[in-house]
Amino acid sequence: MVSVMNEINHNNHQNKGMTVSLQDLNEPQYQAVTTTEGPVLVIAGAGSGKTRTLVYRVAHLLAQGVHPESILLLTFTRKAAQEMLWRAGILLNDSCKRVVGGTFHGVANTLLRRYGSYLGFSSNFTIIDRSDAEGIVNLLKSSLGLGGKNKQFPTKRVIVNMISGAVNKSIELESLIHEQYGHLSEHVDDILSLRTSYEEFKFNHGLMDYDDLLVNWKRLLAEVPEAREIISGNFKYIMVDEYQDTNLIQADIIRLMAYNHDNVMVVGDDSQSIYSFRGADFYNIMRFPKIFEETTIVKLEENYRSTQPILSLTNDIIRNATEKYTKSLFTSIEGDKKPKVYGARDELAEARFICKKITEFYEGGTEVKEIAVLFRSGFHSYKLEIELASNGFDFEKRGGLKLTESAHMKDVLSFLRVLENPIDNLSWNRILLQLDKVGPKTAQKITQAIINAEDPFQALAEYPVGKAWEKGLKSLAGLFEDLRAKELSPAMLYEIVLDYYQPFFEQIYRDDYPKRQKDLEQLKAIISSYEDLQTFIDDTALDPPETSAAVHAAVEDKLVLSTIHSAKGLEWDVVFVIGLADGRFPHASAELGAQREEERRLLYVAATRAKKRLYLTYPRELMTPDRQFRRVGMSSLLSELRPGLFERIEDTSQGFSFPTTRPETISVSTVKRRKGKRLSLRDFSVGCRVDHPFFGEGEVRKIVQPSTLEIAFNRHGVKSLHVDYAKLKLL
DNA sequence: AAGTGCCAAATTTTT
DNA sequence: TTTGGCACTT
Repeated sequence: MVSVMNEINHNNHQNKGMTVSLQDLNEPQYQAVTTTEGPVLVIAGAGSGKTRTLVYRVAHLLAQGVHPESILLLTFTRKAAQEMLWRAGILLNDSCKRVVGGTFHGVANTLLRRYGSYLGFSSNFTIIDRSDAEGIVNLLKSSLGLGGKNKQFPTKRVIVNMISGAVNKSIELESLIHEQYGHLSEHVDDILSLRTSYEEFKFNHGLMDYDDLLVNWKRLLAEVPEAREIISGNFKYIMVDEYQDTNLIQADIIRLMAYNHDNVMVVGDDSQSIYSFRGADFYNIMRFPKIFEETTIVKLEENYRSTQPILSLTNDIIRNATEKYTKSLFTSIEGDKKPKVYGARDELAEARFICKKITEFYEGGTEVKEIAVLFRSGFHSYKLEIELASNGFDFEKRGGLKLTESAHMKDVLSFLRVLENPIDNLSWNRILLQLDKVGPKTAQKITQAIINAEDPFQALAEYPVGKAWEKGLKSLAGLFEDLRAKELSPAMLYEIVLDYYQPFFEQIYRDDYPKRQKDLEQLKAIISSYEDLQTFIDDTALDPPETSAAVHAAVEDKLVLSTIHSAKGLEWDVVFVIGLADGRFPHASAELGAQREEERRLLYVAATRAKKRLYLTYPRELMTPDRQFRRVGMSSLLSELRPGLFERIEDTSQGFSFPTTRPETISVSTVKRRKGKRLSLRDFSVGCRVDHPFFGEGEVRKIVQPSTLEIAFNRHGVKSLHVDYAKLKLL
């Protein structure tokens, strides 16, 4: 079973101790939770100790003599599972260590490896992530003659979103397209056939995506009575944290897992449902009492986290929700500091404000790890990151790219993946493309030969070589001979792979391979703790290790920068929510209806992370992707709030002369460009004539700081061009 | 067929 | 900052 137990002891330092004793079980609000028989639904607000009720329930069950291995704790993220069981460990000493816990996907993986043969598939599947899925779709797009010049056709990312969305919401892809992607209706047939090819591709190559894990888990329970008996018989008590984040399939799975005992306890808060893009549906909470008759509903309304002024504001955020089923939270925590709202002139001013405040808090005695900066999207913090770094602040960024999503990591993992699953087309392709003189065409041909052969590795060794790449293919075949020669530990295998890969690595990433080398070494450390290669591969797919910088940071007292999604379930003394500007938050394509409601809940989640102090900030001017500046207003989510609930801070960073000379961040690429006879903005003036290699002659109409020119071309109209990129000549 | 260099466009959130 | 497409060279 997914064993998070082993990791718990190593992670102690990360947790702030929750000191509880068994006597706490007698607190009235937990009585119902711990002593009720049958299904229990706990609806509770932010900071009310939801997870704690789960731990208490486990404690109670164990005290009653329930066998720990018959308790299954399902949580959303692996981190949450670790934290929960660690807490249980404090309460229960060692007996909890045999409680089974993990994520839905992790448990699905284990069960499918063990019982997948009931459904008629091999247990040798490889789990693919989003970018793999996008890769497959891209491949199929061109082979089906879609996309390309047809700019109207949706991108691979949109297609993967659609396919996955249809699965998660349990509706037909076709109706989903009409409902949510109306403008793509004319492509319905193409998209459907693309989906069919995608399913075939995965099936033929032993690949399974995240959705498949859940779908097949459900099928196993629903369609194979024998498997259902065994599996649900094993787990007599099922508990789910963050229930508002489950989708319909997961709700069905829970129903089936408990089909003969109904011992289910779920905990959730409908106001914190922020994963609907992945099919999560907070109606699951409302439906729960209907699915499980005789459900006991427990509401927890006391907040143990935040001060009253913060709570008043967060209550007001959710007050405006069009649909809510909630409770009004109260607290007895003292505090009189109202949340602050700050409108900065631009992103730089916003970043400087944050730096200044952090310094103040630090000097006032707040630990840096008790401060967090939260934002809607990963890239919203770029400016702040630069500013923090130049002021000498250390920080840890959460969310964004995972270690195993980087190209060099995928490269090395591919070798290990084909060892376990020799028909993994994607990985073979990746490996072969590294060879000199082998491109997409050749790689695809060789891959086909390999995966259709009886003995794939022999087929590789015997493949009729072309002169140009004979040497490369032979040495590759030699590598696999070494890898398969005898039983080797994952760590040994990895050593051999690295040895082979190193020269390719230095060639492919010659610009920055020293930086990437650290990642390869980090993986070495991780892999050496595994005895079994398959487990290692599964774990890296389901729970990618963090980048070396983040691992390093976790040990130290560091400021946290995080997307709101990754901050869920955590809390800090001081929280800054940045980028609360129109078009950013709510996200530009989510300004209406249900999507906007989700953005509101997202802000609610962000604001409720704060224990003592809360700052909400926004820039009045943003740089758009094409390097233009655009004035923006305060987020509509903020302007809806009752003014008395927060204080405004005036922008004091104003007041210097025009024209502004901004401190410029000089990247390697700009330095390179400067070396040439590249012109800079001050070489131009309004009205001067220029020549562009493609657009021809034109006249400068406007100069937009820091580096954009608006030029009216004789034949191509008005264009905005970046002075560093456009090859302009002065006439 | 494969590799290289250049330009312009895009950039949600995650198991 | 990264990526995809295109035109050009090997």
